[in-house]
Amino acid sequence: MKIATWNVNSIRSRLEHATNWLQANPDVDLLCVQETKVVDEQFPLAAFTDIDYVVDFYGQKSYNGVALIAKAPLENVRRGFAGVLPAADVGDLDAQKRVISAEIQGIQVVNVYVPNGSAIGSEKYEYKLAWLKLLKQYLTALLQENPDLLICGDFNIALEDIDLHNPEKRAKHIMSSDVEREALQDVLALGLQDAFRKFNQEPGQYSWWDYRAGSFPRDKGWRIDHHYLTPNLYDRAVGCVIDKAPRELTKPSDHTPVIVEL
Amino acid sequence: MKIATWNVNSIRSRLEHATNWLQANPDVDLLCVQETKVVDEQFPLAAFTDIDYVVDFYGQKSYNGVALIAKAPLENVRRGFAGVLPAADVGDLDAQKRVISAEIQGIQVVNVYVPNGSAIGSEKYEYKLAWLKLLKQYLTALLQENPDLLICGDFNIALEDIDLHNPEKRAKHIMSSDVEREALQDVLALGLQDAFRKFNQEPGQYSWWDYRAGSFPRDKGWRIDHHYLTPNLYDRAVGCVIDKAPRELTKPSDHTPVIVEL
DNA sequence: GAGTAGTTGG
DNA sequence: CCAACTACTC
Repeated sequence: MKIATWNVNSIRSRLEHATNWLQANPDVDLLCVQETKVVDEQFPLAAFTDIDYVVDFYGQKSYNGVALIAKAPLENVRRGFAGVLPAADVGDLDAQKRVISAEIQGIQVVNVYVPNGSAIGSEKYEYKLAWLKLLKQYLTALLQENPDLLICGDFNIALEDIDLHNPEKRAKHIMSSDVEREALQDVLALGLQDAFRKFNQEPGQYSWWDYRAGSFPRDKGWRIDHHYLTPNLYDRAVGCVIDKAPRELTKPSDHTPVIVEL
Repeated sequence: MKIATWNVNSIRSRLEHATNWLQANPDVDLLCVQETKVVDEQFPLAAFTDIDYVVDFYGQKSYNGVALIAKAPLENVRRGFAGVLPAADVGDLDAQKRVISAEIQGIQVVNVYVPNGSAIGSEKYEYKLAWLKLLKQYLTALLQENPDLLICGDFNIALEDIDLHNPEKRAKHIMSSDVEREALQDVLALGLQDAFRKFNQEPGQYSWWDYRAGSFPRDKGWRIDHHYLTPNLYDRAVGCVIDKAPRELTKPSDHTPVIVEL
């Protein structure tokens, strides 16, 4: 089974790219997308049902938004933290639509769009840290139901220095500060391992390149889109690759897909 | 010699359409464009020089803007009314960039983007009428230098009932009210005749279709883009046609080119 | 640099 | 409907 993650930076702007990619990759069973930037009523559903995919979405106007695009119906689809966690714990952290989960072939899949955090120490940075804390609580609850869990998405965090092109500046940069890394490590301490690094220990492996300053042609990227797996699944994993091709197209997303095979 | 007029509704948005059209119509010596919507420093000049055209432009940010795109350098290029008319007469009517003129093969060519006028009786409607009054003064001055004059462009006026699809509503509609028609007739009284009607007396000949309400597929158009000629040139004219093809393209201008042959 | 939204203008 | 602008976010 193949599961992919792709921050599309607007599902409407990237509709052709997304459907073309699915058709070029017919062995992908589930594509988890982030930053759909559209309310559910306006999600471009027909483009996917026309090519025989089913879609579950959880979106909002302009910002954020996640969706699951699959070859067959998914089970137990849950939108946001509510429904899994008590409302008192969730607070207003569901106001931004950043998490959707479902089960596929007995595996619990969680698709996340972790907050960017803007700048270290900012109000958005604190939001990012609070969101990750709640994510850990959410995963803890799901793991009690199903020990085989895969969480993928845009984490907006490069965990290791080999995951970014300019590690010398990493301590003061959003997405690579110690506090963010520790917050993510705290989530992963539930027993989650990075699928990509099971197969590839090389630096220079990126999933996101800023639109600005010719980052892509200069390959000044970051690996911030991940698949993390519980032990059983990590053992089962047979491959994990970054597909740079969609980032080469005209009017691309700034992210490119990452695909894990189980 | 062939001279064309085309309101491109943003030269930057229509750059491909414009260069493709020039290459598909290599016998057009001069293309007069309107609504370039760009300041001169940002005019996409290279796209035209690369295919061996010379360009003179007179533009502003967001609105209006006119340009002359020619196979060979033009003579005596004049931007705006100033330089031809006394500043006291021009007032602030050059603040909007709507007129550029030049000489080609001994012919005085004037390229205009007449104000739309918004709604009958509005402030913009009064501006349109004042602008047309000044245009007459401008043409009077140019005619003293050269009796062979061609004025073309987007006039935002349909002079006769056969020039619009819904003449029954024409009296209360901007672009076809009596006052506007009289204002334009007063300009034409200098001795200018409509090149298109020398060759074609049929109704249903349009150069503009509103983007809204499916006007183009329903052919609910207006003929508001014209070539007016002084007597010598009118006698010399051998044809005048509307080329609907560019309006069929994806992301078209709402106007399509009109070409006169002399 | 590239999305979305809202506004103005046609 | 389409294009420009401003303001916002990433």
